[in-house]
Amino acid sequence: MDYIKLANLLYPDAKDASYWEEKYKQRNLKEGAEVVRIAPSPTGYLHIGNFFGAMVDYEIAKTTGGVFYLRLEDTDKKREIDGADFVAVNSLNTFGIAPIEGSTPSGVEVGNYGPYRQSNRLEIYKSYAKKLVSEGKAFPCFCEKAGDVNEVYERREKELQNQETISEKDVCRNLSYDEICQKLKQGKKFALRLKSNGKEGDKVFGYDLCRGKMEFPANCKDIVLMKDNGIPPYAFAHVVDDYLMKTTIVVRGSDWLSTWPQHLEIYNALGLKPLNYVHTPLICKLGENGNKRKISKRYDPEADMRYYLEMGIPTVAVCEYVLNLANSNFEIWRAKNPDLDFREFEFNPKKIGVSSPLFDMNKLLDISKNIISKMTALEVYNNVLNWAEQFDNDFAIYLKNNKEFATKVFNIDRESKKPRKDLEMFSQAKQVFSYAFSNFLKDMNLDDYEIEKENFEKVKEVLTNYKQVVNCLDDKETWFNKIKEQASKLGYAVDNKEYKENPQNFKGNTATFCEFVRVAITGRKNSPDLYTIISILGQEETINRLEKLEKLL
RNA sequence: GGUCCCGUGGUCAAGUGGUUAAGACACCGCCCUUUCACGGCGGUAUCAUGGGUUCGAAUCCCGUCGGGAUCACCA
Repeated sequence: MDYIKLANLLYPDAKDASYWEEKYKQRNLKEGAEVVRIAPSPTGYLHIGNFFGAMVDYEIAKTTGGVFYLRLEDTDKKREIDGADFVAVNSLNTFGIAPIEGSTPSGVEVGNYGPYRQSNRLEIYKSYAKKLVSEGKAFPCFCEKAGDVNEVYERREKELQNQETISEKDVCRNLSYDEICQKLKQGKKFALRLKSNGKEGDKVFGYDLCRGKMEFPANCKDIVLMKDNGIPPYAFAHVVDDYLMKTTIVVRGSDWLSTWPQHLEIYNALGLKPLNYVHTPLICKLGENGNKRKISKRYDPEADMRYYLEMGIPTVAVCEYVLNLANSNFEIWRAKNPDLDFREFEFNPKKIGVSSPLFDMNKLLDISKNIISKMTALEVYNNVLNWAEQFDNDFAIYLKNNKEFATKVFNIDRESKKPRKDLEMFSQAKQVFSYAFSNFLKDMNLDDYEIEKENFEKVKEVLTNYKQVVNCLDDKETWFNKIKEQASKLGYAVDNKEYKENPQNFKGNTATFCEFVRVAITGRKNSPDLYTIISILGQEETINRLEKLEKLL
């Protein structure tokens, strides 16, 4: 068989591969600088697993002084979602770890190694496909392709039941030149397949930065390099792209581990040295059967990065959580450096774990509430407003019209060394500060107050007395003295030790007295400093709230 | 079923032949406290399992079990 003749038949107008080699020069980077990429598909959202990879990319590029670029892998026309091209890059942008090269939100591409969208690189793939054909390493296949995904699953199920091996050489690999000509003349479309050299028992090695040298059985399948629509699947496209874009480390999820031998054979066929890879652990959740499983968009809202925005979790918190998953010594560093930006952490790709972690919302929210507790009241205001503008318009309008008041509320117990940590996410603001942001006097019914029935009488007595002396203009000491005075008068212990020794002698202690007042003012037993709340509410509102509950009882 | 990966407390994990097996989150208890918090202190581990190597194993070797990923002209 004259392979060059075949190559010209199949790809008459393809440029020679050397054209591209010439065009894309080596990057001018200092020694040790790594070139990494994120390669999302336009599926309409950014998956947390991809985000994890992007974080690793970002950190590697940062710590080595390298390049982090984005390449859009839009070769699957069936899965593509309209307008989704920039979802991933936009997400990375809002989370603060955007790539510096490749596709950008504006649609303009930055960098000298483009196009950065695979559908615009078909000419390039064609060159390398032609090269492989001309060397007898690839052949056209005219077989009918499988149908949709479900059909593939069904077929696979059957094969597994019958314990068939799936690694047969393709029937078209021995077609003669004339046979190929004939089929082309009939107008038949062809897919290009790799003529696999793999034999049963062959071994192949890959180098993973975290896992070290790994051994696999060599690929034996004549995998597809070009689909019959002229577009390459991932396996071929990424090898060509990463080579021409001068990538040095491929970061991807460990769900790619088992197809690695295929990729290694493609490198080999192309005469290229395989790149270093990092296979990141898969973020998991507990399924209904109690087993771990890969987190997925279909069942888990947390898989979609937009979820965290909707919840109003600070983007930095999400970054820190994911970073901690990638390098678990991050939180030790964080404890030592509470005020540094997470980007100053020294990341080590070798420390990326190999076992798949369970997603832990508790942990994320802990990080989140600590971050929020360190913000100024104005920062909290701006963040809550920003959240509300997207997800709660009424609340946004309210916040805009009451900026001064809202900021004061957010400032309660904030400017101390030990600020409260009530807010885990901005979406909780309305509920956490309900005593300030709801129409309290109108909305509250007796059932809404946190009081036990047996205390009704005592509460009423406290309110009746306290409303006569409360003055929201008092300084804190005077205010508290009045509390103690009233408490003492009504039979509440002012001295806590005394109360503990003989609780039966008192109706309660100052704390109990305060609790009753607090419930009237806020509806809850749990709220920040009462004095501050009363000062913010003002005299009239304070009295009204005391009287309202008094009347209800 | 084949292949590959993984197995330290509820979760994330440090730990690579000798440790009282770190730390964080969650949970529980106590202390501080005008409530709520914040903070402080404390609590819970036969390191999946069986065998082997060794004076000594979470750590090395083998088996078993368990879990995961993957097996498309999807990425």
